[in-house]
Amino acid sequence: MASIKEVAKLAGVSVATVSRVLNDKGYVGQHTREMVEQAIKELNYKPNEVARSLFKKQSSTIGLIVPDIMNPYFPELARAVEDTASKFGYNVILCNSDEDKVKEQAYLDMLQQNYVNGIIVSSNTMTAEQVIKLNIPVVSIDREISKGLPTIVVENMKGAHTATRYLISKGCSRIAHIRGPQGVVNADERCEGYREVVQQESWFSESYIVDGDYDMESSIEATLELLKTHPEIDGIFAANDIMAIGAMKAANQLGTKVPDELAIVGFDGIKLSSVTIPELTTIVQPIYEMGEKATKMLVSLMNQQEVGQTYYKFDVDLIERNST
Amino acid sequence: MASIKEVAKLAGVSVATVSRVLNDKGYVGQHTREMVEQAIKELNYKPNEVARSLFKKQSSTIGLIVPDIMNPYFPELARAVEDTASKFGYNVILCNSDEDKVKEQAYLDMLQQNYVNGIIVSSNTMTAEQVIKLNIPVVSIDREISKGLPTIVVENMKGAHTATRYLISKGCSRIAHIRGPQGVVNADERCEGYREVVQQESWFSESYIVDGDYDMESSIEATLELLKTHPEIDGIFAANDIMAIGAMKAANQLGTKVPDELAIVGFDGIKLSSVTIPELTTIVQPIYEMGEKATKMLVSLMNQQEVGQTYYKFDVDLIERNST
DNA sequence: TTGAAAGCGATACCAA
DNA sequence: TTGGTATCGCTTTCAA
Repeated sequence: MASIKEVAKLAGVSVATVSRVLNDKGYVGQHTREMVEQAIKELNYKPNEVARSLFKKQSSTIGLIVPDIMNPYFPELARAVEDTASKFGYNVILCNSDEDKVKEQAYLDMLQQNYVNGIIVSSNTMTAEQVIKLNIPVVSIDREISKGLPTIVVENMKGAHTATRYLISKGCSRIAHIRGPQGVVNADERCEGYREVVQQESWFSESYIVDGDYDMESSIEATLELLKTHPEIDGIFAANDIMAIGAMKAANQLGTKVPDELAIVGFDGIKLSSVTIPELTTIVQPIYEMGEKATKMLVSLMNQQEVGQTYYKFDVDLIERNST
Repeated sequence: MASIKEVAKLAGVSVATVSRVLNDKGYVGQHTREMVEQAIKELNYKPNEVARSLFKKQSSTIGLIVPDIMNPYFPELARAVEDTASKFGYNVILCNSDEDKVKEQAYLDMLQQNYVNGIIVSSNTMTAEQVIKLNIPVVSIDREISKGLPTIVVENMKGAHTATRYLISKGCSRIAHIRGPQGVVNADERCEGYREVVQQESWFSESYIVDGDYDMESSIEATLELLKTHPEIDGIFAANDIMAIGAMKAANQLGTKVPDELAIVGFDGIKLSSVTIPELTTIVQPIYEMGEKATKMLVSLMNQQEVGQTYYKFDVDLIERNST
């Protein structure tokens, strides 16, 4: 790879001048500029980003920390982030944290050492202190780290209300909830939303809420158990789509017909939800849009531009399909 | 962030000495070492990776170029690559090429300018020339760029044989194939494998092979059309899982029972395939393992170590589930 | 066993 | 309008 020096030599000018035409900054004579551009073309010169980064203390790279890219929620998010970052001239370093505090901190250190300009993170375990110490713009997505930090989330409560009320409107009279992990904010909120709707129903009991782990296995088990102890259940609101699919599988195992005998609603609106048979009714999050917004916000933050709002709560929509 | 200079000053030594203890290279007195380590701890010093990269002309980063991380095949691959890279101390920059030659070249340039140590790429459009010009180790995965370049692929033909023969063994007597895009090597191979098995069957006709685009939409349409013109079909081998699921949906639309009236086999073994109802019988690729192998191979290549084999053709397995 | 200094490849200030 | 040069933070030779 040719360096700026070689370009300068070939063009018969100083490196300072080459740098000026490169960055279109400062005065450069018309003729000189042409000479330089010619040399650049001739050598197929591309500026060395590492050297640039060292000087600028910025690497035109952002970090994306997700629990696990294999979790179907995140590929769409990652795609949105990468698309948007790319549009603004940034690269993205992908990090899978497994929600592990040690790994997370290691990734943060690594990103900092690599002069990333900013970080987008989805994590339950990260603390405000960790983030602030970095001294790098960070946008939190899907899960809120701390009030005051830039955050993109969705209307979890409202979505849960919608889902639950919808099941009622569909004629369900015994509605259970498979919740996400205790302590995970969005799981707690979705559960709370469900609870608010069914609380004063005469039939409601705490045993209508069962624990899942946001994955299919846990949900299948939970549903099997649930339907055994409460055969009267005719509606399930699962806290995410994977668990809703798990519930469908469990129902299928038991020979319970979906949606005729049991209606199921999920949450997230991942691509997967439209792939099942029957297709899943779900509360969709605008995942791509959220990733896009997070990245745009991060870019503004990185450029020290005025960023009006730093907290966005995106609306969610009920998509009615065949599981209800 | 503290720099090596500050550490040197605090420890009362030169930066050269600090560098020596950092890299555990060259002579350092026991006492001196302790002083330096103390200073490092005190300042919570972390070496600046960008400066290191500039000097070394290596950035301990690898690039991963995939068509689209939202395509369900790639999250697992990406996870494998990131896990393995991380284990060896490398970061991964994620690139979505959309199989677009212009984007691909732009990413290659970017990666080169960022001094990545190596690249893992899945692409149909990339040429050997592009790769060689980079002068950076590149491993191609899932799709072969050119003989001679490090490559990880699977037994596409064999998998197609297995799938087709299996359908026959299940009693299917009219087996169709929904193929992937023309010109894409693995699609061509899978189609060829199918053809070899059914070619001399008296019932076989070219119209049993229909074009799909490796996505669900195209497959639904293709299957609808197929089943209309050939209602006698009782088995379908789809060239990937997404299309197999599309076929299931089409069958469902037409009221055709899977697997009773129509058996369906997919290819790839993505996580999705075990989520459908009925679960999909498919030819599984060891995706994670392939990503791991690709990364390990790349690491060896980057370290200029002896790499015996640079071409791996992974075996595939039939997983029998409920769609057949 | 240690330190001084020359790079790595850019940018940007200050002079000319 | 241009060039010389210090600088970013590190590694590595060469001398001491």
